[in-house]
Amino acid sequence: MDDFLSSVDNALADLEHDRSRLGRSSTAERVADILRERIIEGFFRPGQRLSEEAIAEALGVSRNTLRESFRLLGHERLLDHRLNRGVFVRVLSAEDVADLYRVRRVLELAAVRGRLAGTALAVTKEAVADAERAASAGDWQGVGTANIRFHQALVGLNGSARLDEAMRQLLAELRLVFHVIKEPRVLHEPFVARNRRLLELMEAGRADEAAAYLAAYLDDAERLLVQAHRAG
Amino acid sequence: MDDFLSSVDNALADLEHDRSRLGRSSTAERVADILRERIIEGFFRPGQRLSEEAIAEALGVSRNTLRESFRLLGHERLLDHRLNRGVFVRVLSAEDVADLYRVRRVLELAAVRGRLAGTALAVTKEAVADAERAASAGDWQGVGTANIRFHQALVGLNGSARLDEAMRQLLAELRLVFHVIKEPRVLHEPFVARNRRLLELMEAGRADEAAAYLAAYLDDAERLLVQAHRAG
DNA sequence: ACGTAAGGATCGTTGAACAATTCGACAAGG
DNA sequence: CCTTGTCGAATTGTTCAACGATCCTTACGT
Repeated sequence: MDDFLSSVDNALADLEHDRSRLGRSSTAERVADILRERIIEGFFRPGQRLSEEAIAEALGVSRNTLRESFRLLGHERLLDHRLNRGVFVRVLSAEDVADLYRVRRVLELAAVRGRLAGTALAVTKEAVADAERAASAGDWQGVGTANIRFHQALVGLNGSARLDEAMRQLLAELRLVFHVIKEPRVLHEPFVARNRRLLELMEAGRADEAAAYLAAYLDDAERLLVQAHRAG
Repeated sequence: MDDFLSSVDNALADLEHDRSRLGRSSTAERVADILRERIIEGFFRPGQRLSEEAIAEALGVSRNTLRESFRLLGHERLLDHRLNRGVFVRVLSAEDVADLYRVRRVLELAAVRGRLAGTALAVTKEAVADAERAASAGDWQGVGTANIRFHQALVGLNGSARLDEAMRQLLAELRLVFHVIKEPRVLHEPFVARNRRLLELMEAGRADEAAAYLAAYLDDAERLLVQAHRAG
């Protein structure tokens, strides 16, 4: 009897994981999802103004609903809301890039330094493999995506939902800069091998070396990005 | 002539600093400010439902504008927006508290470990002094506020605007838990002396010791908070 | 105890309207 | 030619009223 009850309890506990999916989304949220995707895929260019009237009509929603979506994306720093002037796709300054990398250093180094459970690295490992696969196929867009997944997984090692969310937003912001740049290859290729090396250090439990390696990694990435940012 | 022109240029350059102040806030943002204040001061209790109609009328704004404000606060995790049910003041679970402390460990330890410029600790120092003053006056509410300022200043050492903002939000969330608790004294008093000690270690440049000390500090704080959270 | 039906309350979304603000154009003046 | 004042079109900010959709409660019947 107790066995039966506790197995029911376990099943119920499992169900709670799906609870997040249960809360369907409102129209405003769905619109925000669409716009977010368009922005990070580069369809809307940084600096571009998004007309309330035009987009509301194009998506078939009212201006009020669209404005709610704008607020959401504004809070994610993907849109810049200027009073009485409208919303613009965010344009990142060099200072923004520097700040984003300051955050990355804090979040990613903390993850690498933390105690690493054996299986926790699985997602990380997979992302590295994906990047290598895409690189040998010459799919630099795919390499970029895999690299992003790698760093997202890295932060995931901290085990914090809030840090995961913060990293997600941060990477979305960074893509804003990626799209300003012409050559995707120079931006992503050099880091495939370094991701692999970093992973190896972590798997070997050499946390301090991994941290130092990642720090240098991030310094280089920032430098490269700022440089390309100036040029673009 | 050149002198004159360049002095004009300098004056114009100075003006740009004030540009941030120029962007006044919209009604929705001002409403969000009011509600945020009410929430973190405990006027609205965790779990309480905020009626659109009632609040819109009370503040003299339309439901649409109020909804924009709700979206803002929802994104800050102060409000819980449930579809078709309305918005509720966020209720933090034990898991939420644990997650918040995971984030604190990452943000604050990174700050303590970082290279510390001499004058950077000024704000931190002041917050500790304020806490001590409030403590000897028996103003436990004031002690709590000063402690919060201390940790905000700590994260500020990272030099990142985004981390500052994240910490601001995090502390606002934490206040949600504080208000559930009856005894403010037991929550804040034990940490006044520890703040002082931590500050001394940092001033002495003993970064590693400071980090270890802060780690233990945060462990204790989390334990205390979770414990009080269960009781309350 | 359980499923269901009805009703009221509240939210979600729309469409229209008007005020407030911005921006570009263009004329007047030094 | 450059600066300044003014006007008007275009867009945003905000309100309002309305209606359908959804949830919660209550009551009812099996």
